[in-house]
Amino acid sequence: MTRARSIRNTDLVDPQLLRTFVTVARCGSFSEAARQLGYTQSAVSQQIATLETDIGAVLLHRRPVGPTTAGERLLDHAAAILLRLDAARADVRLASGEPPGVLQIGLTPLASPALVSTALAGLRRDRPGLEVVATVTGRETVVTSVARGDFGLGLIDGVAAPNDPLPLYDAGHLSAEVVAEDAPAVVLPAGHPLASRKGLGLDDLADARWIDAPDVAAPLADLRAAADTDRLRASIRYDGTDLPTLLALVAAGHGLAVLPSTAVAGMAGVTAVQITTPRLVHRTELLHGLQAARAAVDLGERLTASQEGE
Amino acid sequence: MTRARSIRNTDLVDPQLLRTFVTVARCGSFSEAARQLGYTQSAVSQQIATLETDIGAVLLHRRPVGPTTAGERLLDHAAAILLRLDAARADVRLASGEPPGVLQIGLTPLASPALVSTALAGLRRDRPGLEVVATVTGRETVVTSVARGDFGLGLIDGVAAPNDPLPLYDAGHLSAEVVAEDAPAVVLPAGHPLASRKGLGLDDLADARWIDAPDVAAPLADLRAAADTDRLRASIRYDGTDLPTLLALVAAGHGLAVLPSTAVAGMAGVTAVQITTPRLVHRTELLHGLQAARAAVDLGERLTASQEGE
DNA sequence: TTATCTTACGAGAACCGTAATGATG
DNA sequence: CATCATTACGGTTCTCGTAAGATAA
Repeated sequence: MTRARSIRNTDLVDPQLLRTFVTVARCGSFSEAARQLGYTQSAVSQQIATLETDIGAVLLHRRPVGPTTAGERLLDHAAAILLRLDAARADVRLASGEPPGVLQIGLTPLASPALVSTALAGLRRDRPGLEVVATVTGRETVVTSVARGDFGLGLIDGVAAPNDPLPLYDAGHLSAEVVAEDAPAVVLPAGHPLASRKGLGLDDLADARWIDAPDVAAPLADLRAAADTDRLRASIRYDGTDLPTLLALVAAGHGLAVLPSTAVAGMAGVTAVQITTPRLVHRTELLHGLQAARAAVDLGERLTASQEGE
Repeated sequence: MTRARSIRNTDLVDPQLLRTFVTVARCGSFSEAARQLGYTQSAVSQQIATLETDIGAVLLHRRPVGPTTAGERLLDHAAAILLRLDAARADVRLASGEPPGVLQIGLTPLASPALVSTALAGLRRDRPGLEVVATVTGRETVVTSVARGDFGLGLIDGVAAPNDPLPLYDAGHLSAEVVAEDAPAVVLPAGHPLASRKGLGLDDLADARWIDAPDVAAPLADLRAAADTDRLRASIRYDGTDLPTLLALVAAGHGLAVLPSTAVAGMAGVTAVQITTPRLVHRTELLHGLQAARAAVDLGERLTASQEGE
C-alpha cells in the first residue's frame, strides 16, 4: 500500500495549473500560451483539463478561447495567489540573507519628484553603502512589483476623494502611507474658453474630450470612481510616461487631462485650472511590501519628515 | 528528451508543502503534524526538506521545533495563500453552479442583534426558498470563514477610532461595509466607585484590572490600538461567546470590559459608563467574500436600509 | 533508552512530450 | 485544408511509505 488516504490531491489547487490558466486566458490561445510557458500545446491542454476536473467547472470556452463566468472568478484569485507566492519567496530571502546592498524603488512619473529627490539625497548621505535604483513606470506595474518584492519600495500618485485611499489593484498585503497631497487641476490648451476660470467642476467638463493617460496623469478610471460618474469618456489614450508629450497633446487640442497643479506650473501652451467640485486631492503614497520594511521604514520616515519640513 | 527546460519546478512554491509547513509550525512537532495531515513522519520530514531547499533558507529549527525568522515571514504569506486557494475554489463553485439554497451567515455575539434579526426576517419573507443559517463565533473565525467562502456573509463588531476600519486579520479580498455604530461603554460592577460617573476616559482606567474576552467584548488589542496605548493589561481571559457569563465575571469583580452601551442596558449587577476619551465607536460591519455578493448584496442593502429606518 | 527527526530505497502515480485524432471555420 | 484543441501512449520524474540510521533529552 502506498497511499494512506483515498485521494489527497483534490483539495489544494495547483498554482502551476493556475499560471497556465491565467496565461491561456490572457493569450486567448492554448498554443500561444504553450509557447510563452515553454510547454507543448498538448501539455497546456492537459493542464487545463486537469484544472477543470479538479475544480469541477468549465473555466474556458474554446474557439474562440476565453474565460467563462466561472473562469473570470478564478482569474481574480489566481492573479493574487501567484503574486503572493512570489512575494513569499522574496520576503523569505530578504529575511534570511543579509540585507541587500541595493534598494529598488518604483515611482510613478508624478510622485512628488522634489520630495523624493530630497529624501533620496538624505538617504544617500546617511547610508553611502546602499545603492538606490529608482525606476519610473505606470502605477499598476509599481504596485505589482512592490507586492512581488521586485521593488523594495514604491511611490505612487493618483487622484481620489480626500479620505479614500488610492486603489491598489488589490494586490493584498502591502501597506500604504500618505507622503504628500496637493490639489488636482484640469489641464487645458492655452486658448481654451474655460482657461480663464478660477475653478472648474468636473460636471462642467463632462462632455469634453479627455485624454486617458493612466501612466502619467490621473487615470480616468480614478476620476470616474472619485466623482461617482461615468460620463468622462476618453477620445484618445496615451500609454507613455512622458509628461511633455502629454502636455503637447493637450496643447494641440486632442483632449484634456487632470494633473497635480504643481506639476503644470509654467508649462508652455497649456493652462491649469483647479478642480472645485467634487472635492478631490492628488496624493502621493509610499508603498512597502512586508519585510522590506526593514530598509524601507527608514526612507518612509525620511519622506514624512521632509514633508513636514516643507 | 522529455523536458524542454532545465528545471521548472524551482519557481512556484508548492502549496502542499506550505500547508505541512504551517501545520508543523503550529504543532511544534513533525510527528504530530504528520498525524493531523495523514502523512508519515518521514513524508513530513521530506516535505520540509524539499521546501527548505526550494526556498533556500532554513525555515524551522529542530529540537525544539519552531519557525526561524525566515520561517516566521513565510508563515504570514502561507496562511494567506492557503486561505485564498480555498476561496478561489469556493468562489468558482458559487459562480458555476446554481445559487445555493442556503445562506450561511457568521456573526459575532454583539453584532447589532436587533438589526440583524429585523433584516433576517425581511429576507425570510421575501425569499422563502432561501434557508438562512446563522452561526455565532469569534471575530477571527468569522473573518477567515467568510474569506474561505464557508460563510457567504459575516457580521462582525468591534471598537475602533471613528474613521478607522475594524482590523480584518488581513485575510485580503473581502469587502466591509458599515451597518451600525453606537457608543462603547466600560462595564463596571454595580458598586464600583466610578460607577456613578457620567463618562470615563480610558486613562482613568489604565491601572484597572481588565477581562480580555475577545470573542464577546471589545478585544483589548483593539482598545490598545485605538487608544494608542499599551497600558491596558488583562487580569483574566475569557474565550467564550456568552454575554451573561462575561457580565457575571464583571459583576463578581474579576475585571472590567468594554461593550456597546446598548448591549448592557438593564443588566443586573453591572453598570455601563460611556467612554469619553479617546473618541471611540463600537461598529458593526458587514463582510462579504467576492461572488457571494450575489446573494449577499441583497442582505447588505436590507441592513443599511433598515438602519436608516431606525 | 526513548522519543523524534533524517536518510535510504523502492513502488506507484503524476507529468510532459511525441504522435495521432478530432473539430472548426 | 489549415489551424488548433484533444486523446493515446510511453518514458522520466516525483512522491510517499517502509525501514533503518542518527541524535538529543
